[in-house]
Amino acid sequence: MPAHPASLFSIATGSPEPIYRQLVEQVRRLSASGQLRPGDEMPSVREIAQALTLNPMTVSKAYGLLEMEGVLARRRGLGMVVAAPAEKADIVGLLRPTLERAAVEARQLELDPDTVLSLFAIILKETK
Amino acid sequence: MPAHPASLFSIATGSPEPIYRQLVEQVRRLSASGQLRPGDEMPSVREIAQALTLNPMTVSKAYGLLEMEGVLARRRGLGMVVAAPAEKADIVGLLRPTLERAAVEARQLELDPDTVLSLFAIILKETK
Amino acid sequence: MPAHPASLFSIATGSPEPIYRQLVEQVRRLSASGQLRPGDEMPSVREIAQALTLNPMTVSKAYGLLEMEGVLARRRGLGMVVAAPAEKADIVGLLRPTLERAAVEARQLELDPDTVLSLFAIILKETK
Amino acid sequence: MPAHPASLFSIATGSPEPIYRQLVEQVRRLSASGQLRPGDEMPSVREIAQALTLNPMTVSKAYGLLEMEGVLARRRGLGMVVAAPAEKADIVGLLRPTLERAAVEARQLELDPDTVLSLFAIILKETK
DNA sequence: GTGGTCTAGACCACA
DNA sequence: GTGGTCTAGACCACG
Repeated sequence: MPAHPASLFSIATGSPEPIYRQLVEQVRRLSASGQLRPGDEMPSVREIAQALTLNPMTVSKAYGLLEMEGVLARRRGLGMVVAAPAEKADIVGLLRPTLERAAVEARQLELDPDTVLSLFAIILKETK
Repeated sequence: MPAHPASLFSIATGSPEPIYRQLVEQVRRLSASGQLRPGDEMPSVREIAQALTLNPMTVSKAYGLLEMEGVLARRRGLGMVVAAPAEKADIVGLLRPTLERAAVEARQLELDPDTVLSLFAIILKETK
Repeated sequence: MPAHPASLFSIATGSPEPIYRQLVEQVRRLSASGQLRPGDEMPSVREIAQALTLNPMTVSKAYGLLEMEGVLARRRGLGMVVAAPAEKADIVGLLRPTLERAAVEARQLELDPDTVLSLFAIILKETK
Repeated sequence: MPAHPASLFSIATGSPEPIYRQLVEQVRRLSASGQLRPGDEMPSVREIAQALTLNPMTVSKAYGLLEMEGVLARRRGLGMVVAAPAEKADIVGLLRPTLERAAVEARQLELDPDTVLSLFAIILKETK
Protein backbone atom coordinates (compact mmCIF):
# COMPACT_ATOMS: atom_id res chain seq x y z
CA MET A 1 0.00 0.00 0.00
CA PRO A 2 1.31 3.42 -0.95
CA ALA A 3 1.94 6.22 1.47
CA HIS A 4 -0.91 8.58 0.72
CA PRO A 5 -1.17 10.93 3.62
CA ALA A 6 1.32 13.72 3.61
CA SER A 7 0.74 13.75 7.34
CA LEU A 8 3.34 11.00 7.53
CA PHE A 9 5.63 13.86 8.39
CA SER A 10 5.72 16.15 11.34
CA ILE A 11 8.04 19.07 11.00
CA ALA A 12 8.99 21.50 13.71
CA THR A 13 9.39 24.91 12.12
CA GLY A 14 10.89 26.32 15.28
CA SER A 15 13.66 23.74 15.49
CA PRO A 16 17.23 24.70 14.64
CA GLU A 17 17.34 21.67 12.39
CA PRO A 18 16.57 22.63 8.80
CA ILE A 19 13.21 21.51 7.52
CA TYR A 20 14.65 19.63 4.56
CA ARG A 21 16.85 17.70 6.93
CA GLN A 22 13.97 16.83 9.22
CA LEU A 23 12.22 15.38 6.21
CA VAL A 24 15.28 13.43 5.17
CA GLU A 25 15.76 11.87 8.55
CA GLN A 26 12.13 10.96 8.98
CA VAL A 27 11.98 9.22 5.65
CA ARG A 28 15.26 7.49 6.39
CA ARG A 29 13.92 6.12 9.64
CA LEU A 30 10.54 5.17 8.20
CA SER A 31 12.33 3.28 5.47
CA ALA A 32 14.82 1.62 7.78
CA SER A 33 12.09 0.43 10.12
CA GLY A 34 9.97 -0.93 7.31
CA GLN A 35 7.11 1.50 7.74
CA LEU A 36 7.89 2.55 4.21
CA ARG A 37 8.45 -0.45 2.00
CA PRO A 38 10.31 -0.78 -1.29
CA GLY A 39 8.06 0.21 -4.13
CA ASP A 40 5.80 2.39 -2.02
CA GLU A 41 4.98 5.61 -3.81
CA MET A 42 5.93 8.75 -1.98
CA PRO A 43 3.57 11.71 -1.93
CA SER A 44 4.47 14.23 -4.60
CA VAL A 45 6.57 17.27 -3.85
CA ARG A 46 3.56 19.48 -4.37
CA GLU A 47 1.35 17.42 -2.09
CA ILE A 48 3.79 17.55 0.76
CA ALA A 49 4.51 21.20 0.20
CA GLN A 50 0.84 22.03 0.32
CA ALA A 51 0.02 19.78 3.25
CA LEU A 52 2.84 21.16 5.37
CA THR A 53 2.68 24.66 3.89
CA LEU A 54 6.27 24.49 2.75
CA ASN A 55 7.95 25.69 -0.36
CA PRO A 56 8.14 22.92 -2.96
CA MET A 57 11.85 23.52 -3.28
CA THR A 58 12.36 22.65 0.35
CA VAL A 59 10.65 19.32 -0.16
CA SER A 60 12.46 18.82 -3.43
CA LYS A 61 15.78 19.33 -1.72
CA ALA A 62 14.94 16.60 0.74
CA TYR A 63 13.87 14.25 -2.04
CA GLY A 64 17.04 14.97 -3.95
CA LEU A 65 19.19 14.06 -0.97
CA LEU A 66 17.20 10.91 -0.31
CA GLU A 67 17.66 9.89 -3.90
CA MET A 68 21.42 10.43 -3.64
CA GLU A 69 21.43 8.28 -0.53
CA GLY A 70 19.56 5.55 -2.35
CA VAL A 71 16.62 5.64 0.03
CA LEU A 72 14.26 6.83 -2.68
CA ALA A 73 14.31 6.32 -6.44
CA ARG A 74 12.93 8.56 -9.14
CA ARG A 75 10.53 7.26 -11.71
CA ARG A 76 10.66 9.88 -14.38
CA GLY A 77 7.52 11.84 -14.77
CA LEU A 78 5.83 9.58 -12.25
CA GLY A 79 7.24 10.60 -8.91
CA MET A 80 9.42 9.05 -6.26
CA VAL A 81 9.20 5.52 -4.91
CA VAL A 82 10.84 3.91 -1.93
CA ALA A 83 14.00 2.03 -2.88
CA ALA A 84 15.90 -0.51 -0.84
CA PRO A 85 15.54 -0.24 2.92
CA ALA A 86 18.51 -0.13 5.21
CA GLU A 87 19.45 -3.54 6.51
CA LYS A 88 18.89 -4.71 10.03
CA ALA A 89 22.41 -3.74 11.04
CA ASP A 90 21.90 -0.28 9.63
CA ILE A 91 18.86 0.37 11.78
CA VAL A 92 21.03 0.17 14.83
CA GLY A 93 23.63 2.23 12.98
CA LEU A 94 21.12 5.04 12.61
CA LEU A 95 20.71 5.21 16.35
CA ARG A 96 24.35 4.84 17.31
CA PRO A 97 25.54 8.43 16.82
CA THR A 98 23.00 9.83 19.22
CA LEU A 99 23.77 7.16 21.81
CA GLU A 100 27.47 7.85 21.46
CA ARG A 101 26.92 11.51 21.98
CA ALA A 102 24.93 10.75 25.11
CA ALA A 103 27.73 8.52 26.35
CA VAL A 104 30.33 11.24 25.88
CA GLU A 105 28.19 13.77 27.68
CA ALA A 106 27.58 11.36 30.53
CA ARG A 107 31.29 10.84 30.90
CA GLN A 108 32.02 14.56 30.90
CA LEU A 109 29.42 14.88 33.64
CA GLU A 110 31.18 12.09 35.51
CA LEU A 111 27.91 10.28 35.89
CA ASP A 112 27.85 6.66 36.90
CA PRO A 113 26.94 4.36 33.97
CA ASP A 114 24.27 2.62 36.01
CA THR A 115 22.64 5.92 36.89
CA VAL A 116 22.63 6.89 33.24
CA LEU A 117 21.21 3.58 32.13
CA SER A 118 18.35 3.62 34.60
CA LEU A 119 17.54 7.20 33.64
CA PHE A 120 17.48 6.19 30.00
CA ALA A 121 15.24 3.23 30.78
CA ILE A 122 12.73 5.57 32.38
CA ILE A 123 12.83 7.96 29.43
CA LEU A 124 12.36 5.10 27.01
CA LYS A 125 9.23 4.06 28.86
CA GLU A 126 7.87 7.61 28.88
CA THR A 127 8.46 7.92 25.19
CA LYS A 128 6.70 4.69 24.41
CA MET B 1 43.77 24.23 41.19
CA PRO B 2 43.23 26.63 38.30
CA ALA B 3 42.53 25.37 34.80
CA HIS B 4 45.44 26.75 32.82
CA PRO B 5 45.80 24.48 29.85
CA ALA B 6 43.55 25.45 27.00
CA SER B 7 43.68 21.77 26.12
CA LEU B 8 40.85 21.26 28.53
CA PHE B 9 38.73 21.67 25.45
CA SER B 10 38.40 19.56 22.39
CA ILE B 11 36.54 21.19 19.55
CA ALA B 12 35.52 19.46 16.37
CA THR B 13 35.69 21.96 13.51
CA GLY B 14 34.00 19.51 11.20
CA SER B 15 30.94 19.10 13.39
CA PRO B 16 27.70 20.81 12.48
CA GLU B 17 27.53 22.12 16.02
CA PRO B 18 28.79 25.69 16.25
CA ILE B 19 32.16 26.06 17.91
CA TYR B 20 31.01 28.56 20.50
CA ARG B 21 28.30 26.15 21.52
CA GLN B 22 30.74 23.28 21.86
CA LEU B 23 32.76 25.44 24.19
CA VAL B 24 29.73 26.47 26.21
CA GLU B 25 28.54 22.94 26.71
CA GLN B 26 31.92 21.61 27.63
CA VAL B 27 32.44 24.25 30.28
CA ARG B 28 28.94 23.70 31.54
CA ARG B 29 29.56 20.00 31.96
CA LEU B 30 32.99 20.43 33.49
CA SER B 31 31.52 22.84 35.98
CA ALA B 32 28.51 20.70 36.77
CA SER B 33 30.65 17.65 37.40
CA GLY B 34 33.06 19.50 39.63
CA GLN B 35 36.05 19.22 37.34
CA LEU B 36 35.96 23.02 37.32
CA ARG B 37 35.45 24.34 40.81
CA PRO B 38 34.14 27.69 42.02
CA GLY B 39 36.93 30.24 42.03
CA ASP B 40 39.03 28.47 39.45
CA GLU B 41 40.46 30.94 36.94
CA MET B 42 39.60 30.28 33.35
CA PRO B 43 42.21 30.71 30.63
CA SER B 44 41.94 34.05 28.88
CA VAL B 45 40.07 34.44 25.64
CA ARG B 46 43.35 35.07 23.91
CA GLU B 47 44.98 31.94 25.34
CA ILE B 48 42.18 29.68 24.26
CA ALA B 49 41.89 31.28 20.86
CA GLN B 50 45.58 30.80 20.26
CA ALA B 51 45.73 27.28 21.63
CA LEU B 52 42.79 26.07 19.57
CA THR B 53 43.41 28.38 16.59
CA LEU B 54 40.01 29.91 16.92
CA ASN B 55 38.76 33.40 16.32
CA PRO B 56 38.87 35.24 19.67
CA MET B 57 35.36 36.46 18.98
CA THR B 58 34.19 32.87 19.02
CA VAL B 59 35.68 32.25 22.44
CA SER B 60 34.42 35.56 23.69
CA LYS B 61 30.92 34.70 22.59
CA ALA B 62 31.08 31.46 24.55
CA TYR B 63 32.34 33.24 27.65
CA GLY B 64 29.59 35.80 27.32
CA LEU B 65 26.93 33.15 27.25
CA LEU B 66 28.46 31.30 30.15
CA GLU B 67 28.48 34.50 32.16
CA MET B 68 24.81 35.09 31.37
CA GLU B 69 24.08 31.57 32.54
CA GLY B 70 25.94 32.18 35.76
CA VAL B 71 28.45 29.40 35.13
CA LEU B 72 31.32 31.85 34.90
CA ALA B 73 31.80 35.26 36.47
CA ARG B 74 33.80 38.19 35.17
CA ARG B 75 36.28 39.68 37.65
CA ARG B 76 37.60 43.00 36.46
CA GLY B 77 41.20 42.79 35.62
CA LEU B 78 41.35 39.16 36.53
CA GLY B 79 39.53 37.46 33.72
CA MET B 80 36.82 34.90 34.11
CA VAL B 81 36.47 32.64 37.10
CA VAL B 82 34.23 29.70 37.69
CA ALA B 83 31.06 30.64 39.60
CA ALA B 84 28.60 28.32 41.27
CA PRO B 85 28.29 24.82 39.87
CA ALA B 86 24.97 23.40 38.85
CA GLU B 87 23.34 21.40 41.57
CA LYS B 88 23.14 17.66 41.66
CA ALA B 89 19.70 17.63 40.09
CA ASP B 90 20.92 19.79 37.23
CA ILE B 91 23.64 17.35 36.27
CA VAL B 92 21.06 14.82 35.25
CA GLY B 93 19.07 17.60 33.61
CA LEU B 94 22.02 18.35 31.35
CA LEU B 95 21.97 14.83 30.02
CA ARG B 96 18.23 14.47 29.63
CA PRO B 97 17.71 16.21 26.27
CA THR B 98 20.13 13.96 24.47
CA LEU B 99 18.64 10.86 26.03
CA GLU B 100 15.18 12.02 25.07
CA ARG B 101 16.24 12.53 21.53
CA ALA B 102 17.73 9.05 21.44
CA ALA B 103 14.46 7.66 22.80
CA VAL B 104 12.42 9.37 20.10
CA GLU B 105 14.71 8.08 17.39
CA ALA B 106 14.61 4.59 18.78
CA ARG B 107 10.83 4.64 18.76
CA GLN B 108 10.71 5.90 15.16
CA LEU B 109 13.01 3.05 14.24
CA GLU B 110 10.63 0.68 16.03
CA LEU B 111 13.48 -0.72 18.04
CA ASP B 112 12.81 -2.75 21.13
CA PRO B 113 13.65 -0.82 24.36
CA ASP B 114 15.72 -3.73 25.66
CA THR B 115 17.77 -3.82 22.48
CA VAL B 116 18.38 -0.09 22.76
CA LEU B 117 19.34 -0.31 26.40
CA SER B 118 21.85 -3.08 25.90
CA LEU B 119 23.36 -1.25 22.95
CA PHE B 120 23.67 1.85 25.09
CA ALA B 121 25.28 -0.16 27.87
CA ILE B 122 27.93 -1.34 25.44
CA ILE B 123 28.57 2.14 24.15
CA LEU B 124 28.86 3.48 27.67
CA LYS B 125 31.53 0.92 28.40
CA GLU B 126 33.42 1.70 25.23
CA THR B 127 33.36 5.39 26.03
CA LYS B 128 34.66 4.74 29.53
CA MET C 1 15.00 -9.25 -42.39
CA PRO C 2 12.60 -7.20 -40.28
CA ALA C 3 13.48 -6.12 -36.78
CA HIS C 4 10.84 -7.86 -34.70
CA PRO C 5 12.32 -8.21 -31.28
CA ALA C 6 11.87 -5.17 -29.17
CA SER C 7 14.98 -6.38 -27.43
CA LEU C 8 16.93 -4.61 -30.08
CA PHE C 9 16.92 -1.81 -27.57
CA SER C 10 18.48 -1.54 -24.20
CA ILE C 11 17.31 1.38 -22.18
CA ALA C 12 18.75 2.45 -18.88
CA THR C 13 15.98 3.87 -16.71
CA GLY C 14 18.50 5.05 -14.18
CA SER C 15 20.44 7.16 -16.66
CA PRO C 16 20.05 10.91 -16.70
CA GLU C 17 19.50 10.70 -20.44
CA PRO C 18 15.80 10.78 -21.31
CA ILE C 19 14.38 7.47 -22.44
CA TYR C 20 12.99 8.79 -25.69
CA ARG C 21 16.39 10.13 -26.55
CA GLN C 22 18.08 6.83 -25.79
CA LEU C 23 15.68 5.21 -28.22
CA VAL C 24 16.27 7.84 -30.88
CA GLU C 25 20.01 7.52 -30.72
CA GLN C 26 20.02 3.77 -30.76
CA VAL C 27 17.83 3.63 -33.83
CA ARG C 28 19.92 6.29 -35.47
CA ARG C 29 23.08 4.30 -34.92
CA LEU C 30 21.56 0.99 -35.92
CA SER C 31 20.36 2.59 -39.12
CA ALA C 32 23.62 4.35 -39.87
CA SER C 33 25.60 1.17 -39.41
CA GLY C 34 23.31 -0.90 -41.60
CA GLN C 35 22.01 -3.14 -38.85
CA LEU C 36 18.63 -1.69 -39.73
CA ARG C 37 18.18 -1.55 -43.49
CA PRO C 38 15.82 0.54 -45.64
CA GLY C 39 12.44 -1.10 -45.81
CA ASP C 40 12.81 -3.00 -42.55
CA GLU C 41 9.65 -2.82 -40.50
CA MET C 42 10.02 -1.45 -37.06
CA PRO C 43 8.16 -2.97 -34.11
CA SER C 44 4.98 -1.13 -33.24
CA VAL C 45 4.85 1.47 -30.54
CA ARG C 46 2.73 -0.87 -28.51
CA GLU C 47 5.12 -3.79 -28.88
CA ILE C 48 8.11 -1.80 -27.77
CA ALA C 49 6.25 -0.17 -24.94
CA GLN C 50 5.14 -3.52 -23.64
CA ALA C 51 8.47 -5.25 -24.12
CA LEU C 52 10.42 -2.53 -22.34
CA THR C 53 7.64 -1.56 -19.92
CA LEU C 54 7.66 2.00 -21.14
CA ASN C 55 4.91 4.51 -21.56
CA PRO C 56 3.67 4.26 -25.19
CA MET C 57 3.88 8.03 -25.41
CA THR C 58 7.59 7.79 -24.77
CA VAL C 59 8.09 5.40 -27.66
CA SER C 60 5.80 7.43 -29.84
CA LYS C 61 7.80 10.54 -29.16
CA ALA C 62 10.97 8.80 -30.24
CA TYR C 63 9.34 7.54 -33.42
CA GLY C 64 8.07 11.02 -34.17
CA LEU C 65 11.51 12.50 -33.88
CA LEU C 66 13.03 9.74 -36.00
CA GLU C 67 10.43 10.41 -38.65
CA MET C 68 11.25 14.10 -38.63
CA GLU C 69 14.90 13.22 -39.03
CA GLY C 70 14.10 11.00 -41.98
CA VAL C 71 15.51 7.91 -40.33
CA LEU C 72 12.12 6.24 -40.22
CA ALA C 73 9.09 6.65 -42.45
CA ARG C 74 5.46 6.20 -41.59
CA ARG C 75 3.51 3.89 -43.92
CA ARG C 76 -0.19 4.17 -43.33
CA GLY C 77 -1.59 1.02 -41.90
CA LEU C 78 1.81 -0.61 -41.89
CA GLY C 79 3.60 1.12 -39.08
CA MET C 80 7.07 2.55 -39.30
CA VAL C 81 9.69 1.34 -41.71
CA VAL C 82 13.35 2.19 -41.94
CA ALA C 83 14.07 4.90 -44.50
CA ALA C 84 17.41 5.94 -45.92
CA PRO C 85 20.49 5.27 -43.80
CA ALA C 86 22.94 7.99 -42.98
CA GLU C 87 25.84 8.10 -45.37
CA LYS C 88 29.29 6.85 -44.54
CA ALA C 89 30.53 10.30 -43.61
CA ASP C 90 27.65 10.70 -41.20
CA ILE C 91 28.56 7.59 -39.29
CA VAL C 92 31.72 9.22 -38.11
CA GLY C 93 29.77 12.40 -37.54
CA LEU C 94 27.54 10.57 -35.09
CA LEU C 95 30.50 9.64 -32.97
CA ARG C 96 32.30 12.96 -33.10
CA PRO C 97 30.40 14.85 -30.37
CA THR C 98 31.15 12.27 -27.75
CA LEU C 99 34.79 12.10 -28.73
CA GLU C 100 35.03 15.86 -28.60
CA ARG C 101 33.56 15.92 -25.17
CA ALA C 102 36.07 13.33 -24.04
CA ALA C 103 38.88 15.42 -25.52
CA VAL C 104 37.77 18.54 -23.66
CA GLU C 105 37.56 16.65 -20.39
CA ALA C 106 40.98 15.10 -20.93
CA ARG C 107 42.46 18.52 -21.48
CA GLN C 108 40.83 19.96 -18.36
CA LEU C 109 42.30 17.06 -16.45
CA GLU C 110 45.69 17.90 -17.97
CA LEU C 111 46.07 14.34 -19.11
CA ASP C 112 48.67 13.45 -21.71
CA PRO C 113 47.10 12.63 -25.12
CA ASP C 114 49.05 9.39 -25.35
CA THR C 115 47.79 8.28 -21.98
CA VAL C 116 44.25 9.04 -23.02
CA LEU C 117 44.60 7.23 -26.30
CA SER C 118 45.97 4.08 -24.79
CA LEU C 119 43.27 4.10 -22.14
CA PHE C 120 40.68 4.46 -24.87
CA ALA C 121 42.24 1.61 -26.82
CA ILE C 122 41.84 -0.64 -23.80
CA ILE C 123 38.24 0.39 -23.27
CA LEU C 124 37.47 -0.20 -26.93
CA LYS C 125 38.78 -3.72 -26.60
CA GLU C 126 36.78 -4.38 -23.45
CA THR C 127 33.63 -3.14 -25.11
CA LYS C 128 34.18 -5.35 -28.13
CA MET D 1 48.28 30.79 -4.19
CA PRO D 2 44.54 31.19 -3.85
CA ALA D 3 42.13 31.15 -6.75
CA HIS D 4 41.06 34.78 -6.94
CA PRO D 5 39.49 35.18 -10.33
CA ALA D 6 35.92 34.01 -10.54
CA SER D 7 36.66 33.68 -14.22
CA LEU D 8 38.06 30.28 -13.39
CA PHE D 9 34.69 29.09 -14.56
CA SER D 10 33.05 29.14 -17.89
CA ILE D 11 29.42 28.23 -17.88
CA ALA D 12 27.24 27.61 -20.89
CA THR D 13 23.78 28.89 -20.09
CA GLY D 14 22.38 27.30 -23.23
CA SER D 15 23.58 23.81 -22.39
CA PRO D 16 21.13 21.17 -21.23
CA GLU D 17 23.50 20.47 -18.38
CA PRO D 18 22.40 22.37 -15.27
CA ILE D 19 24.60 25.28 -14.30
CA TYR D 20 25.24 23.99 -10.80
CA ARG D 21 26.43 20.74 -12.28
CA GLN D 22 28.74 22.45 -14.72
CA LEU D 23 30.30 24.22 -11.78
CA VAL D 24 30.63 20.99 -9.82
CA GLU D 25 32.37 19.18 -12.63
CA GLN D 26 34.73 22.00 -13.42
CA VAL D 27 35.85 22.28 -9.84
CA ARG D 28 36.18 18.52 -9.62
CA ARG D 29 38.47 18.45 -12.63
CA LEU D 30 40.47 21.48 -11.56
CA SER D 31 41.02 19.83 -8.22
CA ALA D 32 41.86 16.45 -9.65
CA SER D 33 44.39 17.91 -12.04
CA GLY D 34 46.08 19.96 -9.39
CA GLN D 35 45.10 23.33 -10.79
CA LEU D 36 43.30 23.84 -7.53
CA ARG D 37 45.44 22.76 -4.63
CA PRO D 38 44.47 21.74 -1.09
CA GLY D 39 44.09 24.81 1.05
CA ASP D 40 43.37 27.14 -1.84
CA GLU D 41 40.54 29.48 -1.01
CA MET D 42 37.61 29.37 -3.35
CA PRO D 43 35.91 32.56 -4.45
CA SER D 44 32.87 33.31 -2.33
CA VAL D 45 29.41 32.36 -3.43
CA ARG D 46 28.56 35.99 -3.93
CA GLU D 47 31.68 36.69 -5.98
CA ILE D 48 30.99 33.88 -8.38
CA ALA D 49 27.33 34.71 -8.57
CA GLN D 50 28.11 38.29 -9.45
CA ALA D 51 30.89 37.51 -11.88
CA LEU D 52 28.82 34.98 -13.80
CA THR D 53 25.50 36.77 -13.20
CA LEU D 54 24.03 33.77 -11.50
CA ASN D 55 21.79 33.42 -8.54
CA PRO D 56 23.81 32.86 -5.35
CA MET D 57 21.69 29.82 -4.62
CA THR D 58 22.83 28.16 -7.80
CA VAL D 59 26.45 28.57 -6.80
CA SER D 60 25.65 27.56 -3.27
CA LYS D 61 24.09 24.36 -4.50
CA ALA D 62 27.27 23.51 -6.37
CA TYR D 63 29.39 24.27 -3.32
CA GLY D 64 27.15 22.13 -1.19
CA LEU D 65 27.54 19.15 -3.47
CA LEU D 66 31.29 19.62 -3.68
CA GLU D 67 31.46 19.67 0.07
CA MET D 68 29.49 16.44 0.28
CA GLU D 69 31.87 14.89 -2.21
CA GLY D 70 34.82 15.98 -0.13
CA VAL D 71 36.31 18.13 -2.88
CA LEU D 72 35.79 21.31 -0.92
CA ALA D 73 35.67 21.97 2.79
CA ARG D 74 33.80 24.65 4.66
CA ARG D 75 35.54 26.94 7.08
CA ARG D 76 32.74 28.40 9.04
CA GLY D 77 32.21 32.06 8.49
CA LEU D 78 35.30 32.18 6.33
CA GLY D 79 34.35 30.48 3.11
CA MET D 80 35.22 27.34 1.22
CA VAL D 81 38.70 25.92 0.72
CA VAL D 82 39.95 23.14 -1.50
CA ALA D 83 40.19 19.85 0.35
CA ALA D 84 41.99 16.69 -0.71
CA PRO D 85 42.49 16.25 -4.45
CA ALA D 86 41.51 13.09 -6.22
CA GLU D 87 44.38 10.69 -6.48
CA LYS D 88 46.22 9.90 -9.65
CA ALA D 89 44.06 6.86 -10.27
CA ASP D 90 40.95 8.93 -9.85
CA ILE D 91 41.94 11.37 -12.54
CA VAL D 92 41.66 8.64 -15.09
CA GLY D 93 38.48 7.52 -13.40
CA LEU D 94 36.93 10.90 -14.11
CA LEU D 95 37.51 10.44 -17.80
CA ARG D 96 36.49 6.80 -18.05
CA PRO D 97 32.70 7.17 -18.23
CA THR D 98 32.86 9.40 -21.28
CA LEU D 99 35.33 7.12 -22.99
CA GLU D 100 33.16 4.13 -22.24
CA ARG D 101 30.17 5.85 -23.70
CA ALA D 102 32.16 6.62 -26.85
CA ALA D 103 33.19 2.99 -27.07
CA VAL D 104 29.61 1.77 -26.84
CA GLU D 105 28.52 4.19 -29.51
CA ALA D 106 31.38 3.18 -31.77
CA ARG D 107 30.38 -0.44 -31.42
CA GLN D 108 26.73 0.29 -32.20
CA LEU D 109 27.95 2.10 -35.30
CA GLU D 110 30.04 -0.95 -36.15
CA LEU D 111 33.07 1.23 -36.58
CA ASP D 112 36.50 -0.30 -36.70
CA PRO D 113 38.47 0.37 -33.48
CA ASP D 114 41.45 1.63 -35.44
CA THR D 115 39.27 4.12 -37.31
CA VAL D 116 37.85 5.35 -34.05
CA LEU D 117 41.24 5.64 -32.43
CA SER D 118 42.75 7.66 -35.25
CA LEU D 119 39.72 9.94 -35.32
CA PHE D 120 40.10 10.47 -31.61
CA ALA D 121 43.79 11.20 -32.01
CA ILE D 122 42.96 13.95 -34.47
CA ILE D 123 40.31 15.44 -32.21
CA LEU D 124 42.71 15.35 -29.26
CA LYS D 125 45.22 17.38 -31.26
CA GLU D 126 42.59 19.88 -32.35
CA THR D 127 41.49 20.35 -28.80
CA LYS D 128 45.04 20.89 -27.62
C1' DG E 1 0.52 14.95 -13.90
C1' DT E 2 5.73 14.45 -12.14
C1' DG E 3 10.39 16.41 -10.46
C1' DG E 4 14.38 19.78 -11.85
C1' DT E 5 16.18 24.17 -12.25
C1' DC E 6 16.64 28.94 -11.78
C1' DT E 7 15.79 33.73 -10.17
C1' DA E 8 14.96 37.35 -6.79
C1' DG E 9 15.24 38.58 -2.48
C1' DA E 10 14.96 37.80 2.44
C1' DC E 11 16.68 36.36 7.07
C1' DC E 12 19.82 33.85 10.08
C1' DA E 13 24.01 31.81 12.25
C1' DC E 14 28.80 31.94 12.41
C1' DA E 15 33.49 34.03 12.79
C1' DG F 1 32.42 39.23 5.77
C1' DT F 2 31.04 34.00 5.04
C1' DG F 3 27.62 30.11 3.73
C1' DG F 4 22.73 28.13 4.88
C1' DT F 5 17.98 28.21 4.52
C1' DC F 6 13.60 29.46 3.02
C1' DT F 7 9.85 31.60 0.25
C1' DA F 8 7.48 32.92 -3.99
C1' DG F 9 6.89 32.13 -8.39
C1' DA F 10 8.46 30.93 -13.01
C1' DC F 11 9.82 27.78 -16.84
C1' DC F 12 11.27 23.30 -18.63
C1' DA F 13 11.68 18.30 -19.61
C1' DC F 14 9.62 14.01 -19.04
C1' DG F 15 5.87 10.57 -19.39
